[in-house]
Amino acid sequence: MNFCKLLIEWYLLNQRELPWRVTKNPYNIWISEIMLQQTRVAQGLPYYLKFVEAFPTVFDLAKASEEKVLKLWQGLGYYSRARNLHFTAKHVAQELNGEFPNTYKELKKLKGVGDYTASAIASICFKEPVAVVDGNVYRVLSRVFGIDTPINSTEGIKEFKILAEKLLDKSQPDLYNQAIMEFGALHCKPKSPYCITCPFQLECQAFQQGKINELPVKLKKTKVLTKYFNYLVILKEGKTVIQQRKGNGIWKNLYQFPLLETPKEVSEKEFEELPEVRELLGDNFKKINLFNKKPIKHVLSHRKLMVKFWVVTVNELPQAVSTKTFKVIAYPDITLYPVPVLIENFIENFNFTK
DNA sequence: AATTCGGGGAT
DNA sequence: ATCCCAGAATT
Repeated sequence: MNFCKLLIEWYLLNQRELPWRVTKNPYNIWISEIMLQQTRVAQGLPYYLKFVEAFPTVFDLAKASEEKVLKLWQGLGYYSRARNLHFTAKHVAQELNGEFPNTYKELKKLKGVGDYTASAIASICFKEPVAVVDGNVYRVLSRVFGIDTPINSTEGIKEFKILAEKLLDKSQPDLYNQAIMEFGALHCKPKSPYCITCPFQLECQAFQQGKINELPVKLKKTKVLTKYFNYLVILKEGKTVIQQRKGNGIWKNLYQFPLLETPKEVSEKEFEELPEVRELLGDNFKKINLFNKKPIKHVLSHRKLMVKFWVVTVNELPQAVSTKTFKVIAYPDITLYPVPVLIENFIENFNFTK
């Protein structure tokens, strides 16, 4: 069968109209590819539009502050993508005279650009015959060719890459790569794929063997760890304190209220007695008000956070404790800082007055 | 080779 | 609840 001919035929009839499909500018393609890593088109689309409006060229992105970049990225998740995006923009602007590399090999050297993204940019922008292998490609190929090698195993990654390279239409890799991904996203979906109208129905191994729901095979992921977060919302005359998350871990370089992590959930009585709370507030307050009686459950891919917000009015705002330093800000100015969705949700629910 | 990075939509 | 999304970097 002529796999890529059918695929491209399908694509030309069924593709979505998307803003990054009307350009071959590597800057735009790069932005879109980074944003769409592990992210649905519907979720990434508004961010792409905001970004290219705020930063029309790589030079605009390069001269922005990381805080502004993270603020525009807020809510999209996997924030290392935004930090790497900013780093690479500065590199391209300053070291490469604003011009993106035009080969897979050189593109892959850019921070945040891996095998998939380098292949996508090289093929779409420069028609280099390199095959993309994303979640869609794994699904389509595993089903059509009946491959049950786990897609996240070392052998699977190698096997699917080789097959993808073999199938690639080397005269129009840009069309082919986008076609197979779009086909996976719209037609050969994870659940309830449209096998009835599928152009590959006759030769699809999964369909012929009734294994549509068994493919692709993926090794089990690690279980989620539960953590208990206590945020102190410290107020004085319309001001509060926030801190920037440092080191490696979730939400690096984003802002939050002073955080106390505890081994388990703490009650209102226990909280005031915690040494860390005493260190932070001293005898500087009358009463700590628990904002949410039930902990807010905030679920990440590999972590479950049980979160309580504690609101307290003080006589003096703490500037620092031991290793942590705080930033004193007017409370309404908190909207200027990049924060995790968890904090953003609190800000929207917390009716700040006086 | 396994783990760590977010958030949301579909089922 | 569970799975997965135009994956990459780190351990």
